[in-house]
Amino acid sequence: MVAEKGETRKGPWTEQEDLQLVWFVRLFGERRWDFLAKVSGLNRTGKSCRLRWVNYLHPGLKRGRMTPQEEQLVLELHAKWGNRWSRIARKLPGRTDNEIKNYWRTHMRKKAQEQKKGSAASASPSSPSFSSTVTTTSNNNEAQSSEIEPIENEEVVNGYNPVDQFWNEITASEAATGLGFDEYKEIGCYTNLSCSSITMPYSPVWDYNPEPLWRMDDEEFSEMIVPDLAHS
DNA sequence: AACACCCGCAACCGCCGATTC
DNA sequence: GGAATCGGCGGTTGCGGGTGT
Repeated sequence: MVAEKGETRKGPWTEQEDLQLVWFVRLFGERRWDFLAKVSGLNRTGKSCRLRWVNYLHPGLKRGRMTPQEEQLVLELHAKWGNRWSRIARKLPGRTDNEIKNYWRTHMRKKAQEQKKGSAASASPSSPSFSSTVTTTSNNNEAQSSEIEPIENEEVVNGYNPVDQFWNEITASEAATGLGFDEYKEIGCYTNLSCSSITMPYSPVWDYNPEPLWRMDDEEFSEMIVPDLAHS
């Protein structure tokens, strides 16, 4: 799945792309996604980069099942705010709007199926809609607790994530050695990661630029970091 | 063992509001 | 003030893995 020259890549992100994105976000911060997408050399749109970062790569994201507390909170907040996923997500640290949205869809599907069974069994004349079901059950702990399955230990549930490890290693290294990310890169401390195959685009900026990067003019920087791009 | 179906999740799309020029 | 651009949000889709038949 290699994008042709000049064509924007779509579809699943590769590990290399992830690490490259993490790298550049670390450099420039979580903003100016279009610019970041260009200078990173990723053939992705700014939107795509942002989405990937927000939903998957952002440090501090929780993975694995929602806890019963979180499920409860989602129910309550959805009853209150409706499909304002990003708003709801802000109340659940480490969870993304996408995650909550997906969770809700699954939840509602289950709910609908149960409802179907229930109404079929009781031959109820009026089957309540999704929203009414949610609203009426949102304050019904009994109804909810019956649905909440016991959660497993997150450590066990969560799979290995190279990006998490990437972050952990950077953080640990910075703490232990006092070396920054740049030095880390220089000495190749992360080569034990599967990103050993990664060839980060060389940037002279890392070597000598004393000014904060965000002060640089976009074009000026593009010129320095990806000369080809700057002239395209 | 092979196939069909279902579920969960990542990613894309389109729209809209905010910001910049 | 209006146009262009960017970023954020919600809806939707499609893929991969798991499970049932």
